[in-house]
Amino acid sequence: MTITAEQGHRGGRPRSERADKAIIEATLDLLAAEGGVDAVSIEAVAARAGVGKTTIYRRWPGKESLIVDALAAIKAPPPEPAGESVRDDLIAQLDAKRMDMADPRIGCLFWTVQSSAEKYPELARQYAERLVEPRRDKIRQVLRRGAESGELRADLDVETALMLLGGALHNRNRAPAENLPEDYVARVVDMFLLGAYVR
Amino acid sequence: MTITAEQGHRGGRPRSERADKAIIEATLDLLAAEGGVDAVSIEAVAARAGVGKTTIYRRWPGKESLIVDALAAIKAPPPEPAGESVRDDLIAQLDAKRMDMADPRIGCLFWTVQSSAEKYPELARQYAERLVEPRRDKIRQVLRRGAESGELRADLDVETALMLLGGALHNRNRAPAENLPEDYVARVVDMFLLGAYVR
Amino acid sequence: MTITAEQGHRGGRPRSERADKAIIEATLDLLAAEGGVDAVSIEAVAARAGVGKTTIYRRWPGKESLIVDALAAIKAPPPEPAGESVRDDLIAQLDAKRMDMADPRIGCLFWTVQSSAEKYPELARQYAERLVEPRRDKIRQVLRRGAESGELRADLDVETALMLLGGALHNRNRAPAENLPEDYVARVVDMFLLGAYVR
Amino acid sequence: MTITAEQGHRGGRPRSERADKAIIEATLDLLAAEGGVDAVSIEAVAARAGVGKTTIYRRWPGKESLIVDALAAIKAPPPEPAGESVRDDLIAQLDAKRMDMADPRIGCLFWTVQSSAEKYPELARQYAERLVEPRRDKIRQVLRRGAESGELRADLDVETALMLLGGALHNRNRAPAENLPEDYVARVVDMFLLGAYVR
DNA sequence: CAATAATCGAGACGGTACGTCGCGTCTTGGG
DNA sequence: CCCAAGACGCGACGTACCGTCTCGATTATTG
Repeated sequence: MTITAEQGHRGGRPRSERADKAIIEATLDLLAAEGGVDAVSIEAVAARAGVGKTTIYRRWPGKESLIVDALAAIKAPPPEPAGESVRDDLIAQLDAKRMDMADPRIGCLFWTVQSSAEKYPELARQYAERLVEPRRDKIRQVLRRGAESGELRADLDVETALMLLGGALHNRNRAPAENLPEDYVARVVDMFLLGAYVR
Repeated sequence: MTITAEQGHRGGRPRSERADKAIIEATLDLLAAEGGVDAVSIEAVAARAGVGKTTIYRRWPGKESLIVDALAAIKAPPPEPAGESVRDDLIAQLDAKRMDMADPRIGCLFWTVQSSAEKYPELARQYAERLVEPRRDKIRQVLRRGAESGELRADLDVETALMLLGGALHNRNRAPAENLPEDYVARVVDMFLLGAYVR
Repeated sequence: MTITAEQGHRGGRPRSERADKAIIEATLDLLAAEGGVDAVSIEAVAARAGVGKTTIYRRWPGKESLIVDALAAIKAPPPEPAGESVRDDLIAQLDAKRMDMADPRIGCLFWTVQSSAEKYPELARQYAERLVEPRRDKIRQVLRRGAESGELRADLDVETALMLLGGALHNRNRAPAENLPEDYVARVVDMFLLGAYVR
Repeated sequence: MTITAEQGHRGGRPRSERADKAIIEATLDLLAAEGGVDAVSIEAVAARAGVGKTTIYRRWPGKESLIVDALAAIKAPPPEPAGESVRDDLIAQLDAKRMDMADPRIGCLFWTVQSSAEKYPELARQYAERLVEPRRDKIRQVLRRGAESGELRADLDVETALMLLGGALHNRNRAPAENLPEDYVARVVDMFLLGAYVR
């Protein structure tokens, strides 16, 4: 996402870590403040971080990738599955996701990234790789373990299951502020496990 | 979304239909062209439509609502459910949606609207109400009919089912260009119907 | 020099005279203030005039031409030759020039324009045409009248004479602040009239 | 103008002569290339010379003095007066100057220096002292010898004469590219020698 | 011969100003 | 009352250089 050179530099003054941190900090501050993503302008970030605009552009190609990096810096790691019950583990994973999406600083980011995917495919790719996929992997783990232990059907199509479960949290049809009820995740997981057909 | 007065006007020159059409046309052209949503600026639309900016602002409050109206003008209406098999009807509905999402002019719009929902909640509301909800209603119909006819369990939670089914098409984790396979919808519907637990 | 359209405008809002004046005023203020030509940045002018940068760029292509226009607005018109004595008239004309060159707001302009002539030839042309040539014309008048009246030699090469007289005031070899003595102009004119050869 | 230490250094690595030359070369190249004085930025010089910016700033305080030094490196020394005829000697001296002014690399420099005199008085002083005054001294020599030999009037005001003669070559009123005709210098000298009054 | 000390190239730093774009509003003359 | 044209103040964009400041790597001269 970032352009920051991580290979050892050959010559010249090395990049300032202080600047790195100040920029990320300033970005998060602006993101949190009234105004949201729109309040994050490179000029504002530079001013608040006490940094030249150049210093930002040297590291990131634009505000989108800057924001994603800033988010990556604060997003909590996904919970570790306990491994006792597939149902409990799925609920735990999805609930963590539900809470992320409810945080205006984090939730809105997902949509932003998706909407600009056409313009900045690399950004979307990095976002998926660094923030989305690790969480999806946890769910894959749970599903595979369930299929192996006999709790779930053995021929379960894990990827399709992932789409059903994950999508249920994206499928907004109201303003983001309208949060999902607490028992929503449990209902989703149960319907997924039992199916719609009569048994 | 549009502000267009539909009540009979009392005095003065009536609004030009030519302008109306030219503006929508220009918007769709820009939307289709390389650059996507970002290429749609009011100035560009006005120039391409051969219209004053005022003429646009007289009808729409900003570019977001203009875009939504433009989309509404081309999005095909959802198919009518045949009513024979729940499975077939669901597949038909979801496939229509899958094809919409694959159209770059339409698919990207969904993400754009969501991402700007924080800034323009009214836009997101209108988008949901005019474009999303009618399609969701068709699926609700199918599910209710299934529950009544005994094909689905009688106590089916329709809204939760809607989230599972609809979300599976939003749950992108790659670039939008990467289209979903043709049998994807069928697999989703089957998993939804049968559930993950062993039967 | 300016780009201001002076032909009747066909459509659209006409250019604001208030803005015109405010911009010129601000330019002159900055020019007069500590810092001189260097303190005149488009941004500073816009800020002080309470005007958008765009409004300036709509009228002038850059700061050089803006400055020249500002100067033209304050430079006093050259004195009218009395017509009694060639010597007196020449002294009057050159003294006006000497006093212009001594004014830091005006004098430095001449050098600025010349130095940027390579980059902005049109600017230099306009400066010469609008500010320099009218004053040179007055001197031409005096010289021609002198040649006709028999006070000067009949075959006088007016253009060469102009170069000798005018140049004597440009031929700086110290800082501009070091002003020329009051009787300098008289000495120049006398040497020009009498020549260097023994008579 | 340069800051180059010429006293024997006590310790440490000596300054690289290669760098010295490369910098001057690069400066002249940029000066000669399309764009003129404006194209000479320290960054561009450093890049073209394959040198760090520090290496330039260690030797010169800014781009103005660098340019003057670069010019000094190529400006031909003034011709030695033959001493036979005042008229011929003056023509020789002024013609050398005329040819200098016609060279775009050298001529434009004069104007640049004058125009930035307000901001960098030291630059103007050095330019005058090192490049202008030696040439003016040659003309002083010629004039004094003429006054002593009786060819010119004994009470000739040498400094005023210098202004008349020298200024005639500066008194541009068109673009610098418009060169002066070849016989121009002769006409100036003759008018200076004979005067404008009828004899 | 090692220590010292100044220089080298490279390039990042905080800044200022640039000239452009698009926003949403305002203001013309003319249907 | 609408239309097109286009100017208005504004805010952000991304770029170019400024002059300063580190870096690690070379050189010469000195103790």
